[in-house]
Amino acid sequence: MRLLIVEDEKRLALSLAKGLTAEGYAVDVVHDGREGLDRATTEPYDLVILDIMLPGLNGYRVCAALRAAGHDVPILMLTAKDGEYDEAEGLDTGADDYLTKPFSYVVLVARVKALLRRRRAAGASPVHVHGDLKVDTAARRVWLGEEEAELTAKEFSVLEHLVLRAGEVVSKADILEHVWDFAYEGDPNIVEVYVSALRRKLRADLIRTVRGAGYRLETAP
Amino acid sequence: MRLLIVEDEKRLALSLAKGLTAEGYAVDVVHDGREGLDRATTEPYDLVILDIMLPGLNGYRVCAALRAAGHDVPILMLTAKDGEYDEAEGLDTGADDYLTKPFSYVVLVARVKALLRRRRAAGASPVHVHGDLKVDTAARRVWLGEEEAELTAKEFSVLEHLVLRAGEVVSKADILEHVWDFAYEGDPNIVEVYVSALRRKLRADLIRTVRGAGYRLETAP
DNA sequence: TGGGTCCCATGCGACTCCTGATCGTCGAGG
DNA sequence: CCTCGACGATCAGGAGTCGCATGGGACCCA
Repeated sequence: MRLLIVEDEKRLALSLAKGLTAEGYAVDVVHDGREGLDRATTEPYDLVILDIMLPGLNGYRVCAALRAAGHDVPILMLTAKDGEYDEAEGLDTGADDYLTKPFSYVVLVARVKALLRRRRAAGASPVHVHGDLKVDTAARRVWLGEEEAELTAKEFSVLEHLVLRAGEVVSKADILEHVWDFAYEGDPNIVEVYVSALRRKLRADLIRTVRGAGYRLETAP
Repeated sequence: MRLLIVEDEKRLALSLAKGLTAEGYAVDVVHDGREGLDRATTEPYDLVILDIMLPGLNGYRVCAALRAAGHDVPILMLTAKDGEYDEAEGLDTGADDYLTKPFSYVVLVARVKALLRRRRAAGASPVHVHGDLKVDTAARRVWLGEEEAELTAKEFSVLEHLVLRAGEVVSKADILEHVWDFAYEGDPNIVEVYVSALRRKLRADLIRTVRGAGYRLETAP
């Protein structure tokens, strides 16, 4: 599951990102409305957390623009203080839920989970397909063609992270940050070890090495 | 199935909790409106029983706030005496049903079941079939092939949660969260114990362990 | 008081994960 | 075109974690 946080308060944004990453989500953060809109329209997010008070373009506008462009990604609005949020306007522009600051972290996580759950109940499938590779993130199962591959938890997490960014180059540092603990201080070699295992269990040419930069999951066959 | 009771009369709240627990629900109780709202927004309840006369925040307000935040959990209102309840207002704020005190316990249980059933009717049937496993969540009965299995309340609740998300990996934390009540702070080993019991009473390969992630109820092959 | 459910504790067994070392490969610059 | 250095791939083994089974105690209801 991939989340986008659009929030200009950097401390808050960072702490949310940290926590949600620990929950197992792939999290991107941007700090202004314009960039938020760009990212949300170009990348496949499962949920957007959107502050209302933003430089560039405010949250309502971002939300409305997204809906106008036909994106139905769930949107969770954040409001700076009680009363600022105009509920009618929020619902009009197409937000799915909102939270009033200050809120506790557990509340946020609960809302995020609830929205994703609601989405899933509506029939959205968490299955990613690239060529003959099929990854079901909810079932934690992987197929290569007809055959199912048996992956360990870590192997699956690494693959999931690559799949969520299929076609992009993902650095080892990025993989370490998302799959391992934030404060992990180990050898980046560990990533190589897992990529190696994935190539062995799946197919060698599925994950391309980009020397000096990282890895890229091949999309087109 | 997890229920929240928001009721300041402690004797009543306690007796309802006791009865509903015996029915196999995981029940949490809070005594004022503010905390009720907090809980209902942060924990994944399947139904909320909400008194109108409450300290802190009255029932209408709690209900309206829940709906405004996008939560569609079924809500059963309790009114202190005939005439106090303004049906129009109750329905406006988004309650699904109401009961006028005094009411009998069996009536309450019937309404609770009806609401949960209605919820299901909107989507899935109360009977789930996966291979030769048949689970009737309304009657709380389980068959394996022709033979009915005798499960305890907790065993059934665990199975029910797995069945509702058949094919997906469900973490132990998630099972704990949904099957046990808020006050429970036990270790995840208890989930292992119940899964073990289910495998023994049903069939070992029905619930698959996904090491490091959780359990998955196997769907059709 | 007795049967049953529920929860906890312990020990064992199996698997996963990481470390460190060695080997292989790429590419820049001479 | 060759050499060298840096980066990446692979392998094996031990430590640690995770999951399972089992037995016993607390509690509840008949």
